[in-house]
Amino acid sequence: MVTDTLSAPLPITRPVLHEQVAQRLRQMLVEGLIPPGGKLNERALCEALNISRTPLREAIKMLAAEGLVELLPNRGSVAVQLSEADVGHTFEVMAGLEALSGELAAQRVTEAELNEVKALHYEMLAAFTRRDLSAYYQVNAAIHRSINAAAKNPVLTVTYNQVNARLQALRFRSNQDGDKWQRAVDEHIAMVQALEARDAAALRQVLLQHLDNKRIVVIEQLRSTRQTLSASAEDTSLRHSPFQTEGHAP
Amino acid sequence: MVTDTLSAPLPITRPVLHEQVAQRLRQMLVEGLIPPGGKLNERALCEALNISRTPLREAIKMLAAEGLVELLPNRGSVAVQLSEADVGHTFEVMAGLEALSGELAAQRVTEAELNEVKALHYEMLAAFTRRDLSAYYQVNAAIHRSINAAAKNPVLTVTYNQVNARLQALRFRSNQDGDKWQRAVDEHIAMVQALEARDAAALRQVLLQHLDNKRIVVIEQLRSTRQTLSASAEDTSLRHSPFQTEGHAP
DNA sequence: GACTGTATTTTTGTATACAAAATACATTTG
DNA sequence: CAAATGTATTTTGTATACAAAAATACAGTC
Repeated sequence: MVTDTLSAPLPITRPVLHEQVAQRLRQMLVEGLIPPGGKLNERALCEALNISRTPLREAIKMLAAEGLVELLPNRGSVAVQLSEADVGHTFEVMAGLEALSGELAAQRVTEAELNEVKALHYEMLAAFTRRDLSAYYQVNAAIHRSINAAAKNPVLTVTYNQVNARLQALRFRSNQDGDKWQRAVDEHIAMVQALEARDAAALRQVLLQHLDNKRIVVIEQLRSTRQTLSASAEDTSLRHSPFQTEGHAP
Repeated sequence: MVTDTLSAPLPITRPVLHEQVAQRLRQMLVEGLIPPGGKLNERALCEALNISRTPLREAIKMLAAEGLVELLPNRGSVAVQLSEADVGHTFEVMAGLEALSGELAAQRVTEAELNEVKALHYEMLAAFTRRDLSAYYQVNAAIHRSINAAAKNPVLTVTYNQVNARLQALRFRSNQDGDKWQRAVDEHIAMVQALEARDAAALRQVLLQHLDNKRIVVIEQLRSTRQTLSASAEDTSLRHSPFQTEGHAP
C-alpha cells in the first residue's frame, strides 16, 4: 500500500477540451455574449474558440443537460429564453432550495462560517450605503453561497447552482428601486440574526420572503425590458418554453 | 402574424441518435445493467448499441451533467456510486423538493387530479394488502409523480426528476420491513387527507416525515447490502465522492 | 404580387481516422 | 523474487470526412 500522502488527493489534471469549452460557453451565456434565444452556430464557435466540432458539440450537450441551452433536432441549439412563467417557476424552486439551505445552515454553521457571513454582511451594507450596485450584487451572491456552504450538503449546492445558473443569464442588476433595495437589506439583517441564533425556522421564513421579493423585482424588470425589446425583435412565434416536463426519470 | 394554432406546439421529431443513446444508457444505469462504479467502455458500448463513438460520447456527456456518470479525464467514465453520505444528502434535497411539491400541490390541485391521486392511493393499498412489493413501488412512484404534477411547476418537476434519477440506480426495492412498510402506508393516508383538505403546511410536514423515514430505510439497506458485497469487490480505495461541489455557477 | 416547387447552399448529424494518454505486460536488474 | 523500467496494446481525446437534413435562393406559375 502506498503512503496516503502520495495517493493524489489533488491529481494535476489539465482540464480536457470539452470541459474548457463548456466553461467558456457558460460564461458567454451568462454574460449575454450569446443572448437568450440566440443560436449557437457550430462552425462560428469552432472558429472563435479554435477547436474542432467534436469537443464543442460535447460541451453543448452538457449545457443542454444543465438547462442552459435547448437542442432543436437537426437545427442545432439555442440559448434558453425563459418566459415570465419560467422565471416565476424557477424562483419558486430557488426559494425552496434557499430555504432548505438556511434550515440546514442554522443547524450546522460553525463559528468561523458565521463570522465570515457577518463580515460579508458588513461589506454588503457598505456597498448599499455607497449605492454601489455592482459590489452589492457580488457580495450578495457571496453571502448566499456562504449560507449554502454552511448547510454542508454538496447535493444541495450542485442543485442550487444548476437552477441558479439559468437565472444568471437574465442579468437583472440594474435600476433597483430604492424602497425595495432597502427592504432586501432589512431581510439580510434578519437573515444574519436568525443564523446567529441558529433559528432554522426563522431563517427559512426570512429566505422565503427574500426570494419572493426578489422574484417580484425580477419579473417587474423583465416586463419593462421585454416591452422595450419587443419593438425590435420579432420572433416570439413558435418558440416554446424549454420546460416541457418530459424528463427522463420515471 | 401567423395563426397561433399552426405554430407547431407538437413538432414531430424522430429523436436523434444521441438522445436515444442517452435514454438507453439511463435505463441501463437504473436497471443496474451497468452497476454503480462500473466503467463505461466506449468501444464495447458502441458495439452493443451498434453506433459510432460520437453520439455515444455526446450521450455520456449529458449523463455526466445529469450526475448519473462521472467523467475521469483521459480515463473514461464510470457510473456514479453514491456513498452513504451522498445518499443522505440526496434524500435531504429530495425531501425539500417533495415538501415544496406538496405545498404547491395543496394550493393548485384540481378536482380531477385529486381524484386520480385517490385512485392511485387505493391501488397502492391493494398492492400493500397483497404484499406485492413491485406493484407497490410502481404505484407509489406514480403517486409522488402525480403530486408533483399537481404542483404545476415544470422547473420543479425537472429538478426533482434529475435528483431522483441518481437514487433510482440503488434499486432499493427489496425486503421492506413489515413495521416500516405499515408506517409508510399510514403516511400516505395522511398525505391524501392533507391534499384533499388543501392543507399545504400539513402536506409539507407529512412529506418531510415520509422522506425522512424512507431515507432511514434506504440507508439501513445500503449498509447491509454493502457489507455482503464488500467481501468480493475490493476497490473502494481512491474512489472519491462524485459531489465535490465545484460546480460551474457563481 | 403571392404562392409553390425545385436547385443550391449551409448546417447539422454520424462515422471514421489519427494523436495522446493510460494500462497491461514482459524484461531487466538489484 | 521483487521492484523498476521499457515496450506493446488498449482506450480515450480530438480532428476531419462524409451523409443527411434544413435553410435559402430563385425561378416559374397562377
